[in-house]
Amino acid sequence: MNSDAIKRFFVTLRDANPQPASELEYSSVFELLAAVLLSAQATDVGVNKATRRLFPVANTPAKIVALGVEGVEAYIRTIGLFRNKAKNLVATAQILLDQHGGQVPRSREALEALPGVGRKTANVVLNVAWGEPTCAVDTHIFRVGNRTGLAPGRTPYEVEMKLLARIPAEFAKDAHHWLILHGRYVCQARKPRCRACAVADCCDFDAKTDQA
DNA sequence: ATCCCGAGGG
DNA sequence: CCCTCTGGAT
Repeated sequence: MNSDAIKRFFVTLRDANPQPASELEYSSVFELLAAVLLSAQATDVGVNKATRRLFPVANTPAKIVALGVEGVEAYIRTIGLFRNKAKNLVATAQILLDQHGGQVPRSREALEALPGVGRKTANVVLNVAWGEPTCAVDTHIFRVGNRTGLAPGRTPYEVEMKLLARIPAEFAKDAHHWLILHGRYVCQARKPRCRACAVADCCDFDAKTDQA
């Protein structure tokens, strides 16, 4: 994809997604961190179901620690990887209390030091909570970056570096959400809906398998 | 490279 | 049945 196509790609995605936002439900930075931690290899719909049960009972580090691993598991059992996630969420909450005054830290280093929080989760918190121009490469963005030719790479980190270099500066804060929504609803993994795609004209993918 | 791991869709 | 879902730790 050349630079003209890249520009057109993002302008079109912007127009198609006037209200870019996460579809995870949260009402505080800690809830955001918890929801993103729970979202690994799980759908937003599934995570929201679990957090609607969990957050009314425990939505602060102190309450999560008090609930304990077994207690948290009881609320999130319907999500994949629930044992690891319950253990990580409780351990993360304990570290917030012990080392960060019960607050969610703002640096990448401190975020990635939390159990269950890697580069992708840290990027989401940095972007959504504090408006930093990060690009969290999840399964959707990895696929869209490669399939379209916008940011091909073997690893999420490679895709992220290319995106940071190619996303026009004025779109840096919102591009992450546009790409997620595009991947979720249009550039789908199994059956990409190329016929309904607004950016098909500047995409490298050969739409032989489109069945939309 | 492998494990974790349930719900939903095709 | 199979694949996919806002990954991270070992």
